[in-house]
Parts: sequence; structure tokens; C-alpha cells
Amino acid sequence: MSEEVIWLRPEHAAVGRPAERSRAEITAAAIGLADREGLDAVSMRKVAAELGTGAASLYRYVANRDDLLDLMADATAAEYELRPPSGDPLADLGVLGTRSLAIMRRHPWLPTLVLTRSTLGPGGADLLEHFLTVVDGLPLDATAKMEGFALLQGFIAMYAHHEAGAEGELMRRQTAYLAHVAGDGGHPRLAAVFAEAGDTGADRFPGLLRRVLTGLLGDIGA
Amino acid sequence: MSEEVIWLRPEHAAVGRPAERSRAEITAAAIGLADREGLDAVSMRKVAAELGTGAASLYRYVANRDDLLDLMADATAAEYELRPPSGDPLADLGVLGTRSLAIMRRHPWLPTLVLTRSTLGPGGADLLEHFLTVVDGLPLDATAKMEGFALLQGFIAMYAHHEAGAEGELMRRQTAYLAHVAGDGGHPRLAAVFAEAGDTGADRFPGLLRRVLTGLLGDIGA
DNA sequence: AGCCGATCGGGTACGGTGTTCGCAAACACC
DNA sequence: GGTGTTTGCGAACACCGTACCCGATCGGCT
Repeated sequence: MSEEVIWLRPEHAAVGRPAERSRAEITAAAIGLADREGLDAVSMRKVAAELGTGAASLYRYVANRDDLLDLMADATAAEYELRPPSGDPLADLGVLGTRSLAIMRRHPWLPTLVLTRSTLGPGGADLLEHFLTVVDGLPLDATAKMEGFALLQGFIAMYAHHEAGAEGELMRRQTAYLAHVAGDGGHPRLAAVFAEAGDTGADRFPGLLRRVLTGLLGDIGA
Repeated sequence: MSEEVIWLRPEHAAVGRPAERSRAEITAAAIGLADREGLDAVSMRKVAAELGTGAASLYRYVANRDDLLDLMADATAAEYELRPPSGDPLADLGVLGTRSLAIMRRHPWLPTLVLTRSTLGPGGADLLEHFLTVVDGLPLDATAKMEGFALLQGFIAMYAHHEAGAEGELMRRQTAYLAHVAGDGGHPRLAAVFAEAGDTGADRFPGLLRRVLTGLLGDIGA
């Protein structure tokens, strides 16, 4: 029944009783739920309740929960506003990365999905095509371009993931522990880092993004 | 009860009935289970069964399942064989990254944990200290060094994660879909990538690692 | 107009999960 | 030897993803 990715399976059958809902509608409900209460709240029952129906009904639209997560992740790609390349790949990738971060800030659950199951649907494919267009002139082979795309997406997801958890309880505990270890005498460099501290509110993203990009492009066009 | 990270809580009480097991023993059982059957198989019941006891008993050693996952991830850091810096940071980071990849290949579940909850325990702290020692002479501020550590770990986890799933069913479906999209006429660059193909078995890791590292270190010392 | 074939809707049920509660058992110490 | 404290762990709870089944509902054909 589900031997292929969901986007290769027909959404509705051609004959029989017509469906009352659509994949898009269910995806929207799931995204709203995740935005409000986090990814763990996206259970089949809760999404179904959001639509005023029962959990079993969702399986008419989606083979399993992972399919739904894939739909959610791919749907966010519609929030890009892809512009034709300007001719300056580094600048274009900077803009692309910034947009990506903005989207992930809007959907705090997205980094987790990107990092653990990076599935590409129609939206992801369009995004990938755009990326390939931007890096078209660069002296990179096909594999390197694909690696670049994955690496860029992954890096931004990591940044957003970290940023989203920065104010959370887990991060508080982590720094508390590292501070503890830094004071045990056996980790002088770590202690030095804590001393230098300097958690100035400056946004580190642009600089980091540039570093990653220069690494990606093989230090051309800096 | 569990306001702090598990490594800041005493493993055993000083008085009363002595415990029959240890965190290390439980961690080892969980790691064995994960190595054999994957991370999803690491349920409290299954881990307990591995030790010939009941699920509830584990909660005397661990506050919840996430604590156990943190213990597992940190325990793998013991598999590093950290050597004193040679004076060539780029080379040292190269061997460090290679070791990291080897460990993640041994424990296919590790990348997921590193990517989603990058908690540092005693092992992670030692690793971080080692990293800081290696990059000590470089003209980077404290924040940049910490970012470099996170980025390096994250990148290697992504690589290992992708590599582990390369032969799997999900990846097969993904490429099947992308091939389908590449043939729809609307994604010429993607089609070009498929045409260039060239999935030669060459190991891409060393080159990729070098790229990421040069990006990290601000293109010094290449 | 009426039937028929096929799909949809969704209640119910199954097996599994993380976690809490409560109590009996086991030890260290006075 | 009693006592205080901790551990071991079966039972129970709430929730999860998912399979099954059957009545409801439609389009197309006769």
C-alpha cells in the first residue's frame, strides 16, 4: 500500500465516495498544533480532534504518522519567496539561509524534522532546484552541490534548534553542569572559556553562515 | 527531585539498602540493545528485561528515559583515545573527526542523539576540553570556539546519519521521488545532477571534513 | 429512477509506551 | 535487635500508533 513516498501516491481515489478533507487541510491542522504545543503534541488523536473527527479517519489521507510529519516539513517550504539568482552566489545563498532561519524560527519543531528525517517533497524539490540554480556557475561537481545543500540546511537547522532551546530549562541545566565541571580544576580551557564569557547579544548567525558557506564553496568568491 | 542534570545528582544514597545495580550497568545494557535493535527498541521495559528486572526498577537509577539516553550518548565518549595536540590544529581536528565518525559508525543511533539533544556529560566535557586544547593557539574568541565544537560534532553526526540510512528503504524512496521530479521538466538542474550521477564509491568524508574545518577556522592554516 | 460497486468515516480494540504509587524486602547503624 | 532509610518491583494509569470492520455516502451505469 505505501511502498513509495506519499507524494507518489494519489491523494484521492477516482471512484467511490469522495473524501471530506484533504492532505493540505490535515497538514495545516498538524502544523498549527505543532506551532502551539510542540511536536510531541502532534498525535493522530489530537490532530484528528483538531478537525473534529476520529484518529482512524486520518489514515485515509496518510499511511502513518511519519507521512504526516513529512507533509508538515515539506509544507513549510512554501514560505520561501524564491527570487531568481543575482549572479553573486555567495550573496544569494546568504539570503536563502536567512529566509530558512526565519522559517525555522516560525516553526520551532522544524529543525528537529530537518535534522532527523530530511525528506524532500514538492516544496523541498523546488527549493533544491533553486539552490542548484544559484550555485550553477561554481566549479563544483554534482555530488558536491548536493552535499552543499544538505550541509547548509543541516547547519541552519542546528543553529535554529540551539537558539530555540536557549532559554529553556535543559540548556540552563547544561550550562550549570559545564560551569560545575569548569570549576573542578581538570578543565582549564573550559574554565577560560567561561571566564571570557562575553555573551553579548550580538547576532552570530551572519558570521557563522558566511564561514560555513566559504567552507562549502571551497573558499572561492570570498 | 531532578532539577539538575543527572551527573549532578548522587548515584547512590549514603544510607539505607544498597543498590544492586549501577548507572553504568544500565547504560551498557541500553547501548547493547540500541546497537542491536535500534534506538526505538530502548524502552524502559526492554532495557529492564535485558537486566532481568522490571521497568519500575530503572527509575531508582534514572529520572526518566531521556536521562538514560543522555547517559548512553555520553558513555560513547569513552571510546575516544585522546592524544595530546601535535601543534598542527588542522591535522589534530582531522583525526578527531575521523575518530568521531568511527564511533558513530559503531553506534548508528548516536547521530540522532547528538543532533537532537546534544547533552554533554563527563565524557563530553573531556572531549570539549580536548577540542579547546587543540584550537588553543588559533585566533578565535571563546564563542567561536564553542560554535566550532558544536558545528564539528553536528556535521559529523549528519554525515554518519546519512551514511547509516543510505542503504535503507527510506533513502530508496527519496531518490525514487527525486528522480521522478527530475523527469517532470520543471527541474532541469536537478535532472542535470541525476545525469552527472557518478556515485563512485570514493569516500567523500575527508574532503568534506577539510572543507568544514577550513570554514570553521576562518580559512587560516590551510 | 434505481441499483451497484467502491471508497470514506470513524468507533472499537490491541499491544505497546513512559511514568507513578505503594508496599515488602534489605541493609547500616545505634 | 530494633529502627530509619533506601531499594526492588508488580500493578495501574493515561496515552500512543495502528488494524479491523461495517455502516454511510457518493458517481456512474443500466
